[in-house]
Amino acid sequence: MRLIVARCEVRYSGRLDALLPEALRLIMVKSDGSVMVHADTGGYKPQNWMTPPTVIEEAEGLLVVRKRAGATEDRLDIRIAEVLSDVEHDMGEAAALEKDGVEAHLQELLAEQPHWCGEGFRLVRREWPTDIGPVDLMCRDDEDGWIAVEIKRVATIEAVEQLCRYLERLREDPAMAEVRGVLAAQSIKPQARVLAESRGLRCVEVDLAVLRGEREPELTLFA
Amino acid sequence: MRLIVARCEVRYSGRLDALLPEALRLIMVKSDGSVMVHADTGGYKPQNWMTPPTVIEEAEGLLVVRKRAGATEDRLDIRIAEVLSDVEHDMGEAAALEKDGVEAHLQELLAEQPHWCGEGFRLVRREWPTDIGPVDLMCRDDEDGWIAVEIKRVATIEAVEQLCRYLERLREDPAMAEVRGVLAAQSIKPQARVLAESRGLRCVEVDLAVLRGEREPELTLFA
DNA sequence: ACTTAGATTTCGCCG
DNA sequence: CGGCGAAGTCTAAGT
Repeated sequence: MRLIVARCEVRYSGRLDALLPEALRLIMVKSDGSVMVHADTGGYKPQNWMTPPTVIEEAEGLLVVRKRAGATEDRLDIRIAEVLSDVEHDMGEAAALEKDGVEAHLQELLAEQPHWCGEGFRLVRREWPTDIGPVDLMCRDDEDGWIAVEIKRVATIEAVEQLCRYLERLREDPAMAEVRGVLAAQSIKPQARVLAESRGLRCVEVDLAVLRGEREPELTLFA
Repeated sequence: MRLIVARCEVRYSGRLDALLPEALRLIMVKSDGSVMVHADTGGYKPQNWMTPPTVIEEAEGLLVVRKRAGATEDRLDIRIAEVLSDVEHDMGEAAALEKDGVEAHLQELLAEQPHWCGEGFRLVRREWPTDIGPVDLMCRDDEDGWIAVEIKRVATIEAVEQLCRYLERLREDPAMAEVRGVLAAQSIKPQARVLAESRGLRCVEVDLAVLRGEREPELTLFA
């Protein structure tokens, strides 16, 4: 990884055109071809960047980063006026991140314990295929009725639309004409809840700690 | 901005839990409190990070970054095993980015020249408020019929859903019972076009250069 | 190569 | 501060 601290002007052209006037910034060049230009403020995002694959050319006081992006070309022109520091570090392979708590994990837990989506539910299969994409969980209740479950970490209005598209498609099959929909999420936005209920979907907020058996369910859930 | 190149182990807990095993990485600490942990590969994204506002504590071989996030606390624990480099750079204010070509700009241009959305259209107002969000442009045609215009840089199936939600809501008002919908975008995905037309929406692809008067419209548009 | 859906999305606006 | 929509979103997975 190469770290350049320099006074520079940056010009991006591609999906839009942008110009960074000359100022002190950090230019980070990763060995995978990523280039990022960071200011000392502005949080998480680089002021300008290019993702791999890239072609990097270096000339006198000039760094040009290019990318083939279909018909047009994405291009980053970094004009370096003054270099304060320019160092290279060999970092080798950094072990990958282990995550826990993302949607996939939530789906696993709910697949094992579908009763949290509705009393008496049993799992038929995960990732039930439809021609517009897979339904997260397909279940049946104790009267053999079908239920499609859409799982989100945070459910927005878009999740409701998605589930409705699945239901519309599933109901074209006479055997599933009565399939119901359940939206299960760690958190459900108010607007999403309103829209979901106006469309006859059930909403369930689930707690990861409870699913893992680390915490007792709150009694208020059943009030 | 402080740049630390170090062998370190990073643990994040908050919205999820994640562990980065010990390896060589760059730790970037911005003066606004942002902290990012980058590997030499993995492109644009840090392997781990925290956005401001943060509280940073430093002890012997340990960097703890905290954030109040509602009820719970987000926390980044960086255990530093070996420091290869640790430098601080004062960068002052890096002038802000100037952008051109985003949706807001497209909306401006179409607001000035609504006829590109449909012949005889005149603008009534931008950001027409509804209780599920603002309609980008509200226009009337030469017979005083209402038209809601949704503007996107790239129109997907979601843009169609969004416009349909607005229309559904607007039509609850008898005065707008006949409001039509137009989807205007620099580029419209094939699936979005099919869905839009099946729902009676008009699709218009607009060219930024033409809107700016930098280029003549292609005659094929009127073929 | 293109499309779809998720993300610790981040970021900005507006209530 | 919370909700919602845009982003040069980025990224991974599937087709």
